[in-house]
Amino acid sequence: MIRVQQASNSLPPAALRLSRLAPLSGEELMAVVAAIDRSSQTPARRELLSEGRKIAEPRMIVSGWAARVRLLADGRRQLLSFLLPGDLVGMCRQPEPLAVSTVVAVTALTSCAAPSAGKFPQLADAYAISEALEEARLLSQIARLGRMNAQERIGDLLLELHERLSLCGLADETGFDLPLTQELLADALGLTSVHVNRVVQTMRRANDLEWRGRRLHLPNPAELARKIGRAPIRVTSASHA
Amino acid sequence: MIRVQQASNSLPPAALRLSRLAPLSGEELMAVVAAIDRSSQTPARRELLSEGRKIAEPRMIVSGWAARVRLLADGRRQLLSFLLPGDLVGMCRQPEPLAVSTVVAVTALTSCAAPSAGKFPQLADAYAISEALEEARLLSQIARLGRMNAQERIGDLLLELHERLSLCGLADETGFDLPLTQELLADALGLTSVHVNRVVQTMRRANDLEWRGRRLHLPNPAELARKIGRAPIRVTSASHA
DNA sequence: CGGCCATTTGAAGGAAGTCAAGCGTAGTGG
DNA sequence: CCACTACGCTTGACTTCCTTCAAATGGCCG
Repeated sequence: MIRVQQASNSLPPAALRLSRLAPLSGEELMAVVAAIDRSSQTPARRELLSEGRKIAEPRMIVSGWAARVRLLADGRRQLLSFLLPGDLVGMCRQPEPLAVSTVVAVTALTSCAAPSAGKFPQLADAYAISEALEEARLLSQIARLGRMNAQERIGDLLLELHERLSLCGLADETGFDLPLTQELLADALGLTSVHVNRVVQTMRRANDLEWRGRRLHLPNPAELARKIGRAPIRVTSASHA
Repeated sequence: MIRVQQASNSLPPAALRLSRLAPLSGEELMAVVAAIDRSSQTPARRELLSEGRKIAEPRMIVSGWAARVRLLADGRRQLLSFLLPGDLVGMCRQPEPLAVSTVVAVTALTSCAAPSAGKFPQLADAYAISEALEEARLLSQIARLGRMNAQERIGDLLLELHERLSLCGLADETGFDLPLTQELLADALGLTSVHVNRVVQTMRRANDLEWRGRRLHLPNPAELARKIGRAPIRVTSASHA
């Protein structure tokens, strides 16, 4: 047991996340780690996928943040979701798939070809669970934008990011590295950066969060979750997920 | 050619839609029609799926409208998407799947077990394309709620519904049967029914739409789409979709 | 030091929400 | 057949949340 945890802790975040979604065999884990070893780099702001264009190959985020984006005709921008280490980009089952959204690197990014799950049943499960989680997050995003006020939106999204980063070992109990500007956060939450700024300051004064530079500190995530009425996401009844 | 169209026109809407997503073989079409023949009824307002509970079996809407719903802790309600004839409910690939959202019947509903695509490659394609379209619509819904004003939201959603119903033969060039109250529309659009009412009236005065009882009439869908900057959704480069 | 970018602050305006009442219509039951 | 009810639509007055525009501040890096 102890040895397993030590092994887990030495895994790259993306592999750690997959193995937590579905327990991977040694062989599968090796395939994942091998894929990660053949990663490539993408500078910040570069597009990984372009809406309406063909998808070349499914990839996995290894490190850094990306975001799915929609642009309206007049330039308004909406971030649809954030993609974190272990998340998949461009996974589709239909023939000749077109990207349904642009994907851009938010930070400098490392990504790799998503290892094929053809011969790996547990990995296929992990992919399926990962996709179900992504869908659940899109639904949460809809409820967030449709029915929450600015303070709830900000708290809810930060808690979601905290949960997700915890799953790949990139967050501690009370905080994580948040490489976003207030403007990007506003574009994700359907707000203006000016209003995000004001509300964040209110939340700072209420001691709901500290956020200086790239470090976000949540003094009491459970209390914040209670305050804004957030429930975590589940997509399987299996205990490990 | 004429005979094919006649055959298409005699198909039930749900089967027509699937066959338009991917051209089904005669055998596949028969399996779909057979499944539709074993439909069951659900009264309006009844839940088909309950968030967080196990999914029994993937089903397909045969007739009537359903909606995916999220409820916030304090009773606020957000409709996530509408499910129309030919749409799938509870399609998942992971083991022990839990519903990520409640699904309720908006109208009295007919649904059937989704025919297994195991031996039917074209049907599997149709399912894959259907899921990709559903994801694309969720993304559109996010952009709608995040970055559009009330008038754009209403117009955009009505145009989406028009396109979708056209695909299963349930709309004509300039309108369709809209079995929603202004309150339901408001819950889908992140607005209040009072505000939906006011905006619908200004749109009526601008001759953007007529809506009396259950009949929605769009005098000029293309012009409305241009006015609000809407582009239709595509997920394959194949010409038939 | 200077330039750039993100954050912060202020003042004013507008889009949408809230509360409450009135209206129309379809269905129901005496 | 007509009151009675229920539900959805409509309207008005007022409030709130968020945006807009503009300018100032602060940190970081060349």
